[in-house]
Amino acid sequence: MSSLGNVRAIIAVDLDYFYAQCEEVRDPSIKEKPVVICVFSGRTEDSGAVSTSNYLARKLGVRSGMPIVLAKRILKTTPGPVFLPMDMEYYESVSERIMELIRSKGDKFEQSSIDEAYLDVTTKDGADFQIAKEIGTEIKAEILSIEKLTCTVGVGQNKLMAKMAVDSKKPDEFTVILQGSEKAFLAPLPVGKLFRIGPKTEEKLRSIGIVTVGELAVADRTEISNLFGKNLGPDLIDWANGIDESPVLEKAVEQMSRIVTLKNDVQHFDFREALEQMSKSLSEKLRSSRLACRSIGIIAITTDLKVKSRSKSIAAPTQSSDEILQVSSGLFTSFFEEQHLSDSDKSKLRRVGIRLSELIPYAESKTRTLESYFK
DNA sequence: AATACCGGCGAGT
DNA sequence: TCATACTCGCCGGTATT
Repeated sequence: MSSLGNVRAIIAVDLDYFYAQCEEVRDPSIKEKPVVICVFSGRTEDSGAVSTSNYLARKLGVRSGMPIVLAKRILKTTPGPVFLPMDMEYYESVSERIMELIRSKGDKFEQSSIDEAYLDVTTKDGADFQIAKEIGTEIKAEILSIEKLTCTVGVGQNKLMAKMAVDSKKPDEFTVILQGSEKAFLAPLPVGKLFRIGPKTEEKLRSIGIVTVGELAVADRTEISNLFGKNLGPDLIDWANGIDESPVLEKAVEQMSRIVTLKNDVQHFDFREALEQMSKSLSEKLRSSRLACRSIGIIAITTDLKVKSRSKSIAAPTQSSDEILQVSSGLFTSFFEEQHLSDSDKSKLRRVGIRLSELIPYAESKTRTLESYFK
């Protein structure tokens, strides 16, 4: 064991504008045009949101989460914009192959999203960033030659720094943050650029006079803890100092959910068909992942886009679509009763969904009946 | 007093 | 006006033991 046994070399890989780039690979003729990947909600012709877009579209002002209608308005004057519906099955199949490729380059691997992964390439001799660079270069080259996709790679001494390296320069880039240069790299950044600090946290920090990561790094621990809690507070300060001990580790799936936008906002439970669909889909996903759930919940998004949820634990773990449907229907029924009781809460529901949690490995019985097979 | 459960919130892709 | 579909993680309140 090296005396620097706690020093690591971590690689982060981020596939560039992933869904849109997948579409460019499928149809290279769209490469020179703005490409916008859309989630059409089905309410009206173009209702829905932009999932992602290629860099040409971004340069013209298209952003993730933007209403499709707005993206169309922005691109109205530019020639040949391409609006495509999201095709998750296709992106997932591409992602699976690439993740296998990355996984094969090291023994500690963690996929953090459909298009991002970490690799711990620390050896018994310690954290050699030269080796990390070589492995990163190989990964970039192989993804390009095999899948025709570019990616951005970052190297750092922990996951946070590798991720910050990736985020510092995209697309098709390779950034290394050397050991010892973490604080200098982070300090001048606005706090909002630090991974896991979003608009709300940024605003809270600004309210106590903290604007840069460097200021957060030396902030008063007690004051930060009082504001963000005794766990999150210290974490924030650690992150601002480039400290992140979290291991590169494949995590078990903890939850799965389905959600849909309703054709019209509703005040009553009249979307049983949608629930049936989602129950079936979730049941299938449970079975294919050899999991069962011990908690079933509902998600309700109101007209004013507030998220509400209800959930309940069930006696025995289940994979049954019928049981998921029964429980979620029950939760929605009581949810509407609550809403109608609570005097003038006239809020309607815009989107509804089901969430399964407390997932546990579940070996499906081989002696199951023919009937249960189809549930 | 510790742990479990629940609902809200925040962040990210 | 125009606001997707997911996943993960933390927080505080309350119930349970």
